[in-house]
Amino acid sequence: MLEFADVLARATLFSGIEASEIDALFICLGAKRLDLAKDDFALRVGEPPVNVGVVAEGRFHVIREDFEGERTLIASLEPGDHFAESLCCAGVAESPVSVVANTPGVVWLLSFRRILQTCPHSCTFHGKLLENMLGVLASKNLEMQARMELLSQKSIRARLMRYLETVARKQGNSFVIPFNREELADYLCIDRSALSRELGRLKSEGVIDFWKNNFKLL
Amino acid sequence: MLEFADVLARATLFSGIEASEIDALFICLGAKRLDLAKDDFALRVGEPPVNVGVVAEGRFHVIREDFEGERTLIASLEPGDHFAESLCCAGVAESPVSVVANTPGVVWLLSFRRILQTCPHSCTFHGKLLENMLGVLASKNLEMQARMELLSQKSIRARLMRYLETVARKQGNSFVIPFNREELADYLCIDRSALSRELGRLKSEGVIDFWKNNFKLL
DNA sequence: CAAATTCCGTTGCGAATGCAACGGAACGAT
DNA sequence: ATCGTTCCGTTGCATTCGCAACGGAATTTG
Repeated sequence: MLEFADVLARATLFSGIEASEIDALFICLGAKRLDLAKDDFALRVGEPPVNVGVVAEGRFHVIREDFEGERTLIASLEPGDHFAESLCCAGVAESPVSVVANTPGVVWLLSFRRILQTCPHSCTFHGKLLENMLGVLASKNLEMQARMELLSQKSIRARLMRYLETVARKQGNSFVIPFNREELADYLCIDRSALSRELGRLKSEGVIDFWKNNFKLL
Repeated sequence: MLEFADVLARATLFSGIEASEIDALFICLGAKRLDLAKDDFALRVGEPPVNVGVVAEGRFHVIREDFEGERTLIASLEPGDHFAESLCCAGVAESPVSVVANTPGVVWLLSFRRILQTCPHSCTFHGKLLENMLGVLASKNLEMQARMELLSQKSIRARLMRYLETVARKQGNSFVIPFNREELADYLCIDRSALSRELGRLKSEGVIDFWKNNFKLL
């Protein structure tokens, strides 16, 4: 069995596929293994994205080289995460981002062409992989949609309430949020102290109550 | 040939498929036609999204019913546009949005199950449809990614410059934007007058120049 | 136990921003 | 020509917000 099969089988891209089947799938797809040292590139700006990447080991950063060469961190990838799938599927000619190893690591590259092609051996995983790919893209889509509705609010209060209501809708009126204050401020794209201020106001107005990460809508 | 085949063939979901082939594709997928009057629903909140919808005629609104029943317009759909594809692909159980006819119109519903299934007649369109679906989701993905990077900027100036640089990167340092002032302000989620103010500042500082919708980075 | 670190609320202040209102220019319809 | 409409710049004002700094409580480290 493949060295990282158990890790990879837990990737959402391979959900419904057994660790023991990953091997055959990778052969079918002609997957290539990439062993990288820290600061090596798994994908460079400007390259045509022809492969979907899957992280097997290590931590990788998706970065954008800004106008004056400044680097912006867009995402941090862990084993089981993937990259470049949107770029491949959208048929982008030149990658607008780089993927660079933050630690030594291993990634597998799956040829997007071969993912699309009906498998000559008509292996069952292949259809599942396509289905998963759709699922991955669509889920990210919905997540970003929700976040955008957040960020399109102009006031801190509106952003905050929208966020809290979203969580409340899933977990009920008493819930625990997965962020500390600083992370929440980052997520809402606002200043931490301004967040604290608004939280205090909302509590004093009796709109919400909270203690640490436990919140309640009133 | 199908009544709206020419319109549908121009939909991105069917790119690479001829108008004359849409007929066969729809039969293969068991597509259902829906003739709707104004204010009729093509999809209701809470329903399980099992179909991908394609607008053939009329104008439709994607709306979210807010906490107190307030309606938020999320998108406006024209012939060739589609809806619910993200929900289907992500396997969402209950639709968080409704799609309602703003004028009398016609939509076609394509069973997501049958889109996924390998076609028993192994028709060539089927694979192309899947590929297009991936493309549609991925493109929307990248678009939202870009917009999110915009909205995560805190100052108006930063948002504006980021937007202008993005357009400039595609069209060169002199370019025409597809928005008037009010639309641009909406896109950037800022106040129109504040946008004008900042535009004026940037011009007086010699950073940019503009006349109506023609802009230039200096 | 002491010291260091993290997390979070608080506050003062200046700058940025939203809001409302106005006026002018361009355009179109009657 | 006149009126109405749309688009856009301008401005005054109140408010919000980001920023920097501080301190306390809790937790971790040595």
